[in-house]
Amino acid sequence: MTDLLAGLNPEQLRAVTWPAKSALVLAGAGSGKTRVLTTRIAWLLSTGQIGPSGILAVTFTNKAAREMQTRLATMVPVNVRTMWIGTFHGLCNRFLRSHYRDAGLPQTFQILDSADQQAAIKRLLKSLELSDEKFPPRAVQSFINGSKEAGLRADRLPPALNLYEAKLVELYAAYDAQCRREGVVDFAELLLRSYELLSANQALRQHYCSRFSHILVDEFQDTNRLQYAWLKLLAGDGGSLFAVGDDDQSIYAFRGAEVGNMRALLNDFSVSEPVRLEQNYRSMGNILNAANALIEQNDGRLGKNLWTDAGEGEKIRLFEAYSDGEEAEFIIDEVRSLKRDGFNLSDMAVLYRSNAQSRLLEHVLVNAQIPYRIYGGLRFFERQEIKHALAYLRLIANPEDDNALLRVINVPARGIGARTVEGLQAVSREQGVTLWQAACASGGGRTAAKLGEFVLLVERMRERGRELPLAEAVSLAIDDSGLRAMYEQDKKEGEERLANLDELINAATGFMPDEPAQALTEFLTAASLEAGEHQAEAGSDALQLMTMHAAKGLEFDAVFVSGLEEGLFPHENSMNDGKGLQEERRLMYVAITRARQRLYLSSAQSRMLHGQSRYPIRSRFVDEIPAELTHDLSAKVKAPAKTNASTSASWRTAPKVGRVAADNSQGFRIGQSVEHAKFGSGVVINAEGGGEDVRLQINFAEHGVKWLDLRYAKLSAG
DNA sequence: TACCGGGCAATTTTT
DNA sequence: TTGCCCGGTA
Repeated sequence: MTDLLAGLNPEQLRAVTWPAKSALVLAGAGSGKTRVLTTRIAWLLSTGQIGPSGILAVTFTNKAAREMQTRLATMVPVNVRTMWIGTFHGLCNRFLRSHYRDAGLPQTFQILDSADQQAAIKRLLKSLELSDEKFPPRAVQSFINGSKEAGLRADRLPPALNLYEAKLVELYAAYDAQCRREGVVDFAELLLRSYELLSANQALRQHYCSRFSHILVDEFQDTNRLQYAWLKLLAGDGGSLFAVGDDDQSIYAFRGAEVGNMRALLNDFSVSEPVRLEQNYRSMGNILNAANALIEQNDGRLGKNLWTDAGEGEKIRLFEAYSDGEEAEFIIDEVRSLKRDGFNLSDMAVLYRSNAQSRLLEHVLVNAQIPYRIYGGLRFFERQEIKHALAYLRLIANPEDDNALLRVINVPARGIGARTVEGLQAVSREQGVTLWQAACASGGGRTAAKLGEFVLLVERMRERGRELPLAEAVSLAIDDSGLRAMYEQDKKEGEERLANLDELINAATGFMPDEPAQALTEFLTAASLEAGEHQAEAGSDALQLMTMHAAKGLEFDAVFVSGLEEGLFPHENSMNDGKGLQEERRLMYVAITRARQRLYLSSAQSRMLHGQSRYPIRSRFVDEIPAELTHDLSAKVKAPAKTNASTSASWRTAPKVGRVAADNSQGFRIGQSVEHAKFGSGVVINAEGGGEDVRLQINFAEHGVKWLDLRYAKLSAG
């Protein structure tokens, strides 16, 4: 017990040993948040205040849940698998599986991931003969999810303001009906259904409320309305909620996160003051001071100041490049030099605001032969071949799953074309039956014969699959469906896809179901709820590339925050209202606080975006960092005063006036107006080279953007 | 059924 | 510039 609490700082200790009432722990970046959370659970258990079944611990990601479980297992001798530690969705799934009848769900209900949900919506639109021009599936999806996250069913929504909205509400109702028919639930539904069941069923609610006397929540600033309502319901009247979060790291408002839940908690659970964890164990002082100064610009904060006893450390390195290309080169040069100094590539990260920015970096990294790893992109269970195989498995579990049926009814091609499928859908619509039932009932004729073969195939797979161990059932689905044969034919990508399918069989082999009788359902659930790694192959030492969002929760010795330009970061879509801008600033705060020792902030004066050159000005976020904390590496040429043209627009058609283009640019400067004999008048927007060999990029009014070599071009000042 | 080309949009994302 | 989606054609 004393061991457990040893080494905690006073605030951590205060949080860990907080009495059995609600608390809000304001946990700064790198302040030992996970440690506090796990140690509190261990402390509650080992002091006998509560048994393992009395604790509910919620996270947002599977990774965080696993980490909590692993660390807890090293602290106290409990079976963490039996404890209710998991993601919101994982725990709601568990709850709904135990009470599927009360929840009005089939025992083997399947979970739709985002892509599945969108497919279901497209199908619905088609069946209602609504064009997806007028009702973009994405928009319908976000309307449905938004409503669910507000806790509202279609019949409870406020009256529609116009016909369009009324139609959306109708679609929402129809979508829910379709899901019910097919025995599937989407992500938001997991939460809403759990919430509704708990509020409607008093006995159940009382049971869980008295059982979970300690509810702990991680990343509380990311909770949405429904999640908060669910927590409140579970905590009950006298219940306690131990919430850990950081309002300054709230960067997910765009997907429904409500920072306001933090203040709401203080009020709703009568917490007088948050516990602040402000001592940082990650970064050097200059980095923290930069972060503190930056975030100070936001208002409405709960307030917190990070500090360290590790010392000031190095200054923050600024670099303003001529172009995005030069910025990339700079980063790569610095990476090389850090590597020479003994840093691992995997301890360095390049962060950017949007994924598109990785392309140029990749290009330059490939040329420089520096190994790198990008976070993002397709995850294992989202791959086409895996989704196909899973669709067959879903049909084994439940042939009424129209989504699954549609996905593979003609994969591999077996002569069931679009026309046949439309016929099936018409029958299904008219008679109110699922596609599977329609297929089973199809009469004579050639198409019916093909359908009959498919029905037979699925039935055979179901029969055999039922008796087999999971891994063999998976293998059977891949072989009997013809998927394996199909990919064996595929010269281009077949090999990799086959390897992935084998990996799926491996995953099934290693899968440990809680209830062996439900192995298949559990496996499919896990596949939906944990889409797998973000293709981050471990192993070799590689530079880490990722968006700033993806970097949350991670840390590196050296961090490059790139593309610090108005319009890009803060992003032009977010910089027009105060709320958006403040969230961007929090994102900058997150990015800065990823660095342990060294932090680079880089920007470019020209950048290729959407196939067009832009000439942005440096991000305001750079200027919000006190100059005494920084060291400008780009100050080779003294920057002139800014023109007043830069005050309104975030980017202009011409860069800052006056910067000397190159050493011997014959007096031409970026921003200067020039005349060309053939192209007419233009503005110098970029320069390259030096000495004799100088090239200028010029934006001509009549002839567009051109590179000109000063040795040949006849250019004069305009 | 499969491929080509035009049109068009283009943050951030876990479950 | 890239990548996706749709419609037209072989």
